[in-house]
Amino acid sequence: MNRISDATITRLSRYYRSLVHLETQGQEMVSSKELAKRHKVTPAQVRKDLSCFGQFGTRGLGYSVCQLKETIAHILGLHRIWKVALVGAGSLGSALISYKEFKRQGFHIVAVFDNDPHKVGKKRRGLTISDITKLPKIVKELDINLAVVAVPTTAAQSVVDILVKAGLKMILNFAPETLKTPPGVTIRNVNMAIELEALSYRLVASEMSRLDGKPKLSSI
Amino acid sequence: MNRISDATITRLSRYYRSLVHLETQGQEMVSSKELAKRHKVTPAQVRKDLSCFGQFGTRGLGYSVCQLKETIAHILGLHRIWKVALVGAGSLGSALISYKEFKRQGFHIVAVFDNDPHKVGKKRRGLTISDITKLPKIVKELDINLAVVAVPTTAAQSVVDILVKAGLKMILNFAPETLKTPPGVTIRNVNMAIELEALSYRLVASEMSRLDGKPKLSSI
DNA sequence: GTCTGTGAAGAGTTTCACAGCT
DNA sequence: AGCTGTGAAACTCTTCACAGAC
Repeated sequence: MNRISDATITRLSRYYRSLVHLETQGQEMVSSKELAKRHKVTPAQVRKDLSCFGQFGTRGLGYSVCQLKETIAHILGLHRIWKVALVGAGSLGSALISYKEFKRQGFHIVAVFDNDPHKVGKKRRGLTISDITKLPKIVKELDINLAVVAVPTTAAQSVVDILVKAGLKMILNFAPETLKTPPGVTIRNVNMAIELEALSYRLVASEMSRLDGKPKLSSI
Repeated sequence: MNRISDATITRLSRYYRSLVHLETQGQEMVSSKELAKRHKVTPAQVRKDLSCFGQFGTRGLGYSVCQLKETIAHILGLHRIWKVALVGAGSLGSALISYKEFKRQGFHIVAVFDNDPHKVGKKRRGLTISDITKLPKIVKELDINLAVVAVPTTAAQSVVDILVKAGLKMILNFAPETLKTPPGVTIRNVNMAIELEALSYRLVASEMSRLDGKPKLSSI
């Protein structure tokens, strides 16, 4: 088995959402063509993605919506409950606690940390905010699997160091910074500012090409 | 000029942050090697990324921190003020309003929309929430450049349709769904649930390989 | 010696195209 | 006929390696 690419995993997550939707619509079979259309990819891409994990379809008919949904859920570990530690109880952190999609997919925030003495001890949606120094102990006690970092950029690296020391291997980072992690620790970044900057670049590029046929290098 | 890849643009955003940091540290020159190390890429990658836009370095010396920072800001359109419409005044939307990184990079949220009559008319950080039906008018009046969609999945497609009709060409979507847009409209997705699912997959995979040397296909 | 800029090679990902099953 | 599964081809992105500048 080759290593599966991140792109494939991301697409599986997306297919999964379509399958859930199709199942509620009562549709029993779905073709790679139909799934592809919903996700702006080619039918061959859908089939390749799935073929990384086995053969789930029936030639001439397509895939069983229900079976494929369950299979993907299994692959992605969505049947399991993952315990999540949230670090940072600011406005973003608080929003994440209320984000229902997390719980729906089996990601349960079971502990919240901050280093602000004004916040420690307060509650957010039934969870008491703990001091960040208590993190290693609580991670062990509650058997936490992954961490979400929602702190200001300046604090992000030191938080990640604490998480790594506490033995966590999977981190979702919301700070717009590339963070250092030792091998064996996987970090994924959600980066709102960087996404906006990509849009900004396209806006500038589209304005330039509107102004004068060819984009001008010299004008940069 | 070839089309620049999204990956390159994303890395430029990251380099930019490092350059800002280095400038505050008083560092005058930086090599591709040093930038690369900070971002877990190869020095060749850094040089290739920059060479898409011109020649900014000095052989033997590296790049001027200040100049390169300004150049990237220019490429990404960060010198400009972009006017942003936010749709969805729930907990995520409210968090985005307070997210300082946006404003720092020149993305100013100038209007907030929702369809909930309980929210319309209320204020969030000095901005009055408008009814979504007023969006086309306000987008014209304020000359808004891009939109951020922070509404529940079920509402996302209809919101995007409204935005497209109002003439917006650039959309940042937080709903975990692939949305349909006509050609000429660029949509980027920030997808927290999907990122967590990628981590979940790696967790499952790492557990499996720990249990029994080779990953077993049949166990899926 | 140090470091950039870049063509060429290499690696990885996507698409094509068709055999094979229903 | 319709659709999957997959090797091969095409394409894209990354790394190598070295000429050329300081």
